[in-house]
Amino acid sequence: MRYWLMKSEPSDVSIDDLASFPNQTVDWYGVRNYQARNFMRDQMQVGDGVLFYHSNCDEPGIAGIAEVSRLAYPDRTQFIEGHKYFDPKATQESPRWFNVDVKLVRKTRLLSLKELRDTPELANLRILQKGNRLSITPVDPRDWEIILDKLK
DNA sequence: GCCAACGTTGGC
DNA sequence: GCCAACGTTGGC
Repeated sequence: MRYWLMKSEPSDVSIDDLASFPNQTVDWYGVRNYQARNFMRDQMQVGDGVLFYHSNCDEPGIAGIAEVSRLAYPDRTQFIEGHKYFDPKATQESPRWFNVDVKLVRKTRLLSLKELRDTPELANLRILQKGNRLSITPVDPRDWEIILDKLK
């Protein structure tokens, strides 16, 4: 059982979008970074905890809690010609990109990036490190507890 | 294998 | 829209 922080642009998929989807579940398509892919493909297990983070928006921050609900499988968008996430080097026999499914546990208040930065105990959180751009990062169990406590 | 050029991320 | 801090690409 691990914990993760996963960034989503709310203009693409917001926490409210997730809540409205069938089974309140989304396939985490579109990751095109190898480190982030490897986290999904090699490490994520069903039941892992996910902090659903809104990025690249007016109010960046954690918007809800979710969980991994399906092990990694090939990202469907890599095969769709003309799609934003089409990858000509990917084939059905040898897919390059993978995604898990993520299911909503509950929407929370917005725990803003500012508030995260203002919490000294969370100083090691990957997302707060300078230059961090990874869209999927592991979260230390202690940090997970601190954050969930703030979201009670 | 090096590394310059280029593209992307994402807070501000 | 800016731009720092990356990651990727491709010529050599």
